[in-house]
Amino acid sequence: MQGGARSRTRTEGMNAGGKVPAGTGRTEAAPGKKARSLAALGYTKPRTYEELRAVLSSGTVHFPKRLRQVAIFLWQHPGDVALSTIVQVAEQAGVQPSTLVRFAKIFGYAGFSDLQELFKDHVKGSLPEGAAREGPGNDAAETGEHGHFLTGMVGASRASLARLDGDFDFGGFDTMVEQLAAAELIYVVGSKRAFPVATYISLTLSQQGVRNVLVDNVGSNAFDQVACIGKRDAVLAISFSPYNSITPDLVAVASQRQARIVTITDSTFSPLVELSDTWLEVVESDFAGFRSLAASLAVGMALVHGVAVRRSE
Amino acid sequence: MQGGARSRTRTEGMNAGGKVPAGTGRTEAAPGKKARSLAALGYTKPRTYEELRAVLSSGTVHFPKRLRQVAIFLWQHPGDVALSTIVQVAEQAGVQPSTLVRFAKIFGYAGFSDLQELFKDHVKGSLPEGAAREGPGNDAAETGEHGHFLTGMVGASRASLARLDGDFDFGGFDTMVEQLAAAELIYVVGSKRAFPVATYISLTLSQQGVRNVLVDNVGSNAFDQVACIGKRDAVLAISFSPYNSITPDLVAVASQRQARIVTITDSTFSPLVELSDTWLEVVESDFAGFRSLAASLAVGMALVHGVAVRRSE
DNA sequence: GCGCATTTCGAACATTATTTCCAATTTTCA
DNA sequence: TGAAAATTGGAAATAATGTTCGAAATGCGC
Repeated sequence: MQGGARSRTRTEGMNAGGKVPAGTGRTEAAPGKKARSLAALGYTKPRTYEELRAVLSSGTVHFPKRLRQVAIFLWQHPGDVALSTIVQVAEQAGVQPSTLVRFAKIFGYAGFSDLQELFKDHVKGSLPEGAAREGPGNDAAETGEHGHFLTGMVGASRASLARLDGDFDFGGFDTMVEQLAAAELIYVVGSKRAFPVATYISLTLSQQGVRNVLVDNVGSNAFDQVACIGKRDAVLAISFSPYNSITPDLVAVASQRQARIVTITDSTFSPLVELSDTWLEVVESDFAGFRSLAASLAVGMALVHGVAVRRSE
Repeated sequence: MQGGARSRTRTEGMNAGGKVPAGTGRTEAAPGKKARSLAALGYTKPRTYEELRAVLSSGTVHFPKRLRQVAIFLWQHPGDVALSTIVQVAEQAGVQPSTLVRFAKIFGYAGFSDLQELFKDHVKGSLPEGAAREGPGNDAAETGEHGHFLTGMVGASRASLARLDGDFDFGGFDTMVEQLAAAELIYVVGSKRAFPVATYISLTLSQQGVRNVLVDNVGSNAFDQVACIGKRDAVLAISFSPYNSITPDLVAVASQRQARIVTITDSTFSPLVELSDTWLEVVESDFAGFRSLAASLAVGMALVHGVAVRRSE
C-alpha cells in the first residue's frame, strides 16, 4: 500500500552507524560485527509479518531471558505493537525500550520503528478498508511503470468490491428496490465521476423495459427536467465526494416536489443523505488519485436487476 | 443518529451500516472559550469511536470545506488514522496537519493525538489479537435474493479484473499510450455499454489537463464532429459486441481522414480492429446478462494515467 | 570464588511528530 | 462592491518518541 512514500521517510538517514562523529575512523560498513545478528546465523531480515512469525515460531533461535520475553510479547500482541509507542510496548512486555531496539537490530532492522512498520502493515491489511493507494512521489515513467499502474488500478477495483462483501446494507437495498419499482418514472441523476454510473444504470434500465430519464444536463435543462417530476416518481441519485456538483441542487428540487429520493453515495456527509428516503453507502478505493467505479456499478446493476424482477412480479 | 432530524415522514429505513448507538453522556464544562467548540453548541467530546461516528453522521454539524474533507476521511479510513502519523494522514486526506489539529480541537480534544487514541482503541478492539488468521470466507447467508445477484455481479467484476492479470498486451498498451500522447487532440468515442467508459475516460483526461472531445452524439452531430478530425489527432474508440452501434461508422470516417485510431474492444471480430492502428482486447464477464465494466474502466484509467505521464515529460 | 563474556539498564542525545501562531486567502454579509 | 469574519496554509516552536552508549548486573566456565 503506501509503502513507497511511508517507508522512505522512516528509513532514510536512520542508519545507526552514520551518527558516529567523523574522526573515529570506525568501519561502520560491516553489518553485524559486534552485535550478534541473525544474518550471521544464515537468516535474512523478514520482510513481512508472516515471515517474522515463521522465524519466531521456528524455535531455532534461542534468546536470553529479556529478548525471549520480547519475542513472546510480539507473538501474542501484534496489535498492541502496531498501535503503541516503544515505551508502551516495553512497559507491557516488562522490558526496557532499548531492549526492543536491540531485538529489532538482531533481526537486521534499523530500529524498533522499522520493525513496527511490519506490524502496522499487517494490521492495516487485516482491516476491512485495506485499500490500494500510492503516494504522489513516484511518477517517474518507465516502460513497465504503466503496467504497474494497471495493476494498482485493478487492486483498487478489487478493494472496492471486497468492501461490498463486508458490511453492505441489504435491508436498505431491498427498500430501495421497492421504492424504485413502485415509481411511475425513474429519474437517474449523477454528475462528474458519478455520471458513468448514471449512464450505465439508465441504459440497463431501458434494456430491461423500465422507463427512465437520464438527467444529463445537456442543454442545461436539467433543472427544468426535474421541475416536472411528480409525486409518484422517483429519483435515483449517485454522488461522490467532493460533493460540489449540481446533483444535490437537482435532488433538492425533486425533494420539494415530493418525489421519492434514493441515493448511492460514499459517506454520511453527502448532502444527499438528508434529502433521501433511502441511501446506500458505497466507498470506492483509488489508486494514485484515480478512483474505481467497480463497486458502484455492481450495486447499480443489482438495483436495476432488482427493479426489473420486482416489476415483472 | 439521524434521530435529531426533523420529523419528516421520510426518515425511516435510512442509514447504511445500521451501526452506532449514540450515547453521549453528560455535559462537560467547556474548556476553550476562544475556538468555536462543539461544547459551546451543547455537545460534549465523544469518548469512544462509536460516539464520534455518531456525531459525525448526525449531520447536525456543518463544516467548511477542508474540515469536511477531514471528517470524510476519518469516516472512510479509520484504520489509516489509527496507524499513521498526523503528517501521513494529512497527506492522504489532502489537507494540512494543522487542519487535523483544528478539527480535533473543535470536538474538544487536546489535539490530534488525543483524537487518534479513539481510533487506536477502536482498531485494537476490533482485532482478533494473538492470531493472524486470515479468513476471507465471509459467506453470511443473510443476503437474500437480491444480495445473491449483487454477489454474482461482484463475481463477474472480479472475473473481468482477473483476466487482466493473465494475458494482457502490455506492448500494445504502451504503443497506445505513445500514440495518444502524441496526438494533438483526442476524440473519445463509445456508445451504449461503452459510453460509461468513454465518459469516465473523457472526464479523467480533462482532469489531467489533456484536451479531448467526447463524441456523445448529442444533437446527432457526432458525424460532423468527426468530420473535422485532423491527421495529427487521435481517436480512442471503445466498443463491445454486439457491434451494432454507430461507433464503427464514426471510426471509419476518422480513419479516412487519416487520424490515428486506437481501440479497446472485446474480440478480434470487432469491426474496429481492422481500422485501428493499435487495439487492446478486454473481455468483460457478465452475470445474468448484466455485463461488468470493471476491466475496461481499469484499462481506461491506466491509459489516461499513461498519457498524462507521457505528456508531462 | 574469580574472571570473562554477555546481557541489561537507564540517562543523554538525536530525530521525528505535534502543536501553535500568524499571514494570506476566501467567504459572508451589509 | 467593500469591509469584517471565518477559514486555511505554512513554518517556527514545542513536545514526544526513538536510539545510542557506557556502566552495572548477571550468568558461565574454570
